[in-house]
Amino acid sequence: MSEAEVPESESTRERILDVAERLFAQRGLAGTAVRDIAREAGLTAPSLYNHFEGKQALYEAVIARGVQPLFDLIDPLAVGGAGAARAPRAADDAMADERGGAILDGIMDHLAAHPDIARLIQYESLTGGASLSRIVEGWLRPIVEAGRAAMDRGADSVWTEEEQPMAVAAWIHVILGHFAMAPLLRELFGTDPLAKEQIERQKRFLRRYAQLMMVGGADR
Amino acid sequence: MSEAEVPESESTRERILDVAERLFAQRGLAGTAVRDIAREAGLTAPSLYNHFEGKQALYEAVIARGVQPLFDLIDPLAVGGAGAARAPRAADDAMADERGGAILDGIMDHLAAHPDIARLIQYESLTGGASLSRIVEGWLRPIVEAGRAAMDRGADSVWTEEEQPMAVAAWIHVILGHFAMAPLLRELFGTDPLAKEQIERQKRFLRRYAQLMMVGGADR
Amino acid sequence: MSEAEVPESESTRERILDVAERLFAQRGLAGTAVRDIAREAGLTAPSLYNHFEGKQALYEAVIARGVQPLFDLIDPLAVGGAGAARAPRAADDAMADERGGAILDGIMDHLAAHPDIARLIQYESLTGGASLSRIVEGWLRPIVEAGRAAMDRGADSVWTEEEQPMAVAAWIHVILGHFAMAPLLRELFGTDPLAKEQIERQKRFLRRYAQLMMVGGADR
Amino acid sequence: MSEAEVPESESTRERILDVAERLFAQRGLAGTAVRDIAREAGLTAPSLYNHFEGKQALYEAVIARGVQPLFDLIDPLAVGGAGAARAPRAADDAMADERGGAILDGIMDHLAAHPDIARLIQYESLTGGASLSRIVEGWLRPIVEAGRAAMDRGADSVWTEEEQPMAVAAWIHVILGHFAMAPLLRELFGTDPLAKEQIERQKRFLRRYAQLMMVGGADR
DNA sequence: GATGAATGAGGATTCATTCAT
DNA sequence: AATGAATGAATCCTCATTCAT
Repeated sequence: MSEAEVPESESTRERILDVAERLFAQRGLAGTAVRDIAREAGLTAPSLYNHFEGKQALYEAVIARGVQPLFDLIDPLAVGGAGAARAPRAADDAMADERGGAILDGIMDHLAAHPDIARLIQYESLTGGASLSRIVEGWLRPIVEAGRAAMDRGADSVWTEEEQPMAVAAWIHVILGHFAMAPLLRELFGTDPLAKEQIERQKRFLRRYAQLMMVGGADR
Repeated sequence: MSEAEVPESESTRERILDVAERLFAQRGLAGTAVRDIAREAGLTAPSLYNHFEGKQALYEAVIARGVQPLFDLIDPLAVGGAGAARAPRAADDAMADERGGAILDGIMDHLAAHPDIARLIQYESLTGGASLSRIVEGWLRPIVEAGRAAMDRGADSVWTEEEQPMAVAAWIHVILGHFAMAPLLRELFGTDPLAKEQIERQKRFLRRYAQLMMVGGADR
Repeated sequence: MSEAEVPESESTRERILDVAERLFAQRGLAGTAVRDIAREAGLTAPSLYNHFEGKQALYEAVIARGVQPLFDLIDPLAVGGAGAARAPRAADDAMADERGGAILDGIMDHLAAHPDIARLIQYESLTGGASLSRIVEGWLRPIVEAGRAAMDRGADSVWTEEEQPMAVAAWIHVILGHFAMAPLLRELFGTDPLAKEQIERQKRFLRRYAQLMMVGGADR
Repeated sequence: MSEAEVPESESTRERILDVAERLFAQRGLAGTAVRDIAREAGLTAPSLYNHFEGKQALYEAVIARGVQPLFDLIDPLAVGGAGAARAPRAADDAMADERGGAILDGIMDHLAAHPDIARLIQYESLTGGASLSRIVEGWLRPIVEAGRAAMDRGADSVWTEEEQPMAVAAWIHVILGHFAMAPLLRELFGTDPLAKEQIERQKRFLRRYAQLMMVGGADR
C-alpha cells in the first residue's frame, strides 16, 4: 500500500464522517441507519466497516472529530490559567477579557461552520451518552474553571457564588441552543439561525449579553 | 393522599403515557421500543395498541399531554393582551410584571415536576419533529408576543429591536436547558439540577436573570 | 328467549354473513380480517364470536348459505333422474331440455344476485379449500350426472365420451367465470359483467352456447 | 440435460421466484408468508430482501416472469395484424388460422408447463389485483383484437357482434379454468387435469371446441 | 348480545454486522 | 477497499381469539 493511495482512503473516511455527522445530528444515534450513512457517502454498509469498527465507533469518531477543534480553542485558557500567577493582575485581566472574547468568537465561528456539532453535544447532553463526560471534562470544565477564576479575581461579579454555576450553565445553553435548536427558532422567528448574517447578529448579541452577565452593566 | 388514590391502576392509558414520557425523554423516539414501554407499563406490546394507534400516535399523545399544562399556564397572557387596552399603563405594567413572574414560576414548577417534558421539547427542537410547530404556535409564540408587547410598552428595554428575538431565544434556552440538559449539568457541577433545592436555586437565579435581561439593572 | 328476539339476532347474523360474503369474495379467506367484517357489520370482533365460532366457521357458513340455493335449484334434476325410468323417452327429453334451460336460468339468476358466490367457489377451486368437496358433491356432481344421462339418451351428442368431461368443465368455467372474473372482463371489455343488461346478454349468449355445445347446430 | 445444469443453485433469485410462484398460486398473496417462501428456497426471510424489495415486489416479479412468455407467444399476432394489409385475404386467413392454432397450442403448452401461472392470473382476476391491467393490456387485448379482426374478415362467424365479447370471454375461462381450477376438476372427474395425457386431451378438445365456437360446424 | 382489554402467535421488514470473493 | 449475499436479533404491528364485565 503506497502512500499515494492514502489520500483517497482518507477522503472516504472523511466523507463518511461528514455524512454521519449530518445524519446523527438530524436523527440521533438510534434514528440513523448505517446503511443511510453509507449510501450518502457513496458506498455500501459493509464497506463502511473497512473504515470504522461499527456504528458506535463511528459515532464516537464523529464526536471526537467535531469536538477536537473546540478543545484546541480553549488550550490558551488552560495555559493562561496556569500562568495567571505569574502575571500582574490588571494586565492579566485585560488579556483574559480579550482572550475570552476571542475564544468566544472562535467557538461561535466553529459552531457556525459545524452546527451539527452543537446538535450532537445537545443530543449527548439529553441522553447522557457515553461521550458526554469527555466533552465535559475536555471542553466545558476548563472553560468553567477559567470563568470561575476570572470571577474570583474580579470583585464586581454580578453573581453570587451560589449563582455562578447557573450563570455558566446559562451561557452554555445560549451558545449551544442557537445552533442546536435551529428548527425551533426558524419556526418561531421565521429567520434561519444558521444564516451568515444571523450568526453575526448572534455574535454581537453575545457580546452585549456578556457585559450584562459578567459585568452587570448595560451601556447600550 | 391515601394509597387508594392513584396507586397503580391509574387507567392504564395514563400509566402508558407516564412510562412513554420517561422513556422517550431518555432515549428519544427512535431509540425507544414499544415493547419496552409496554413492559414497564405492565402489559404486552399488542395490548398497548388497544390504547394508542401506534408508536407515533403515542409519542404525540405524550407530547400533547405534557405540553397542555404549559399552554394553560399562558392563557392569562392571551387574556391580558386583549385587556391591555382597557387598563391604565402603570398599573398594567405592574400587573404584567407580576403576571409574568407568576407564569415563569408556574412554568418552572411544571417543568420541575415533569422534567421529561423539557427534554421532549428539546428533542423536537433538535430534530424538527412533527409536533414542533404546535408547541411553537401554542406555547412559545404567545409568550414571545406578550414579551414583545411588554418591551414595546416600556421605553427602557435593554435590547434593541434587532436583539430582542435573540434575547427571547436565550430565555428559552436557559429555561429548557436546565431540565433538558440535566445529565451534562450533573456531570459538570456534580449537583442534580432536578433536585428540589437546585430547582429553587434556579428559580431564584432566573428572577435575577430576569432583572438583568429585561431591566438591565443589577441590584444585587 | 322469546320468538320476538330472534329477528334482530337473526338480522345481525345475516348482516355478518352478508359482509363476510362480500369481503371473502373480494380478498379471499386469508386476506380478510375478522375485525373488518365485524366493523362493516356494525359490531366489534369479539361480538362476532357470539354468532360464529370463529373465522373458519364463519367462512363455511358463508359458503353453505351461498351454495344452498344452488343445491335447491338442482333438486328437480335429482328427482327427474330418478323418475326418468318412468316416463317415455321423447316427452322426457323435451322436459329435460326445458328443465335444463330453467335450471340454467335459475343458476344464472342466483349468481347474478349473488356474484360473490361465484367468486367464493372459484377461490375454493383455486386453493382446493375444505368446502370444495361439498360443493362438488352436492352441486356439480348431480348436474354432471344429469348432463351425462341426457347425453347418453340422445344419440346425437356433439362430444365423444372422452370429450364429455371437458365439455362439462367448459360449462362450469364459462358460467362461473362470467361472475368470478368480473374485474378482468371489466378491464378487457369496458363493460360491467354484473350490470343487469349485461347479465341478460350473457343469458342469451348461454342459450346459443348451449345449442352449440350440446346439439352442435348453429341456427343463427 | 446434465444434472449439473440447473441443479439447485439456479441463481437463488430464480429459486425464490419458483418457490414463490408455487406458493402464491396455492395460497394466494395474503395467504403466503414470506418466511415460507424463503425457507423453501433455502434461505432466511431477511436474506430474501437482498433479492426483492418486499413481498409485493416479489409477487409482481413472479407474475411478470410468468406472463412474459405469454406476451412473447402472441407477438406474431401483433406482427400479423400489421402485415394483414399486404397479404391477400384467403392466404392470410389460412395463415391466421394456422397461426391461431399454433399460438393456442403454445399457450396451452406454456400453461401446462407452468399451471401456477394460470392460477395466478385467476387470482388477479378475482381480486382485481394491481397486475391485472398489465396482463389484460399486454396479453388478452392483443389476442382479442386479433380474434375480432379474424371474425370481421370472415363473413360466417357464429356470433353476432353483441355476442363476440362473451364468446371471447368463454375462451379465456375455458383455457385458464382447465389449469386454475384443477383441484375442482380433480375432485369432480377423478382425473388430474395437469397430467400429461389429460392436457393432450384438453388440447384436442379445444381444437374441436374452436370449430364449434368459431365456425359453428360440428364435423365429428 | 355486546364490548374493552388483553394476549400469544405470527408476519413483514429493518438493522448492524459478518464473510467470502 | 469494496461488495453481494446472508443472517440473528429486533421492531412495529396485525390477527384471531379469550374473558371479565
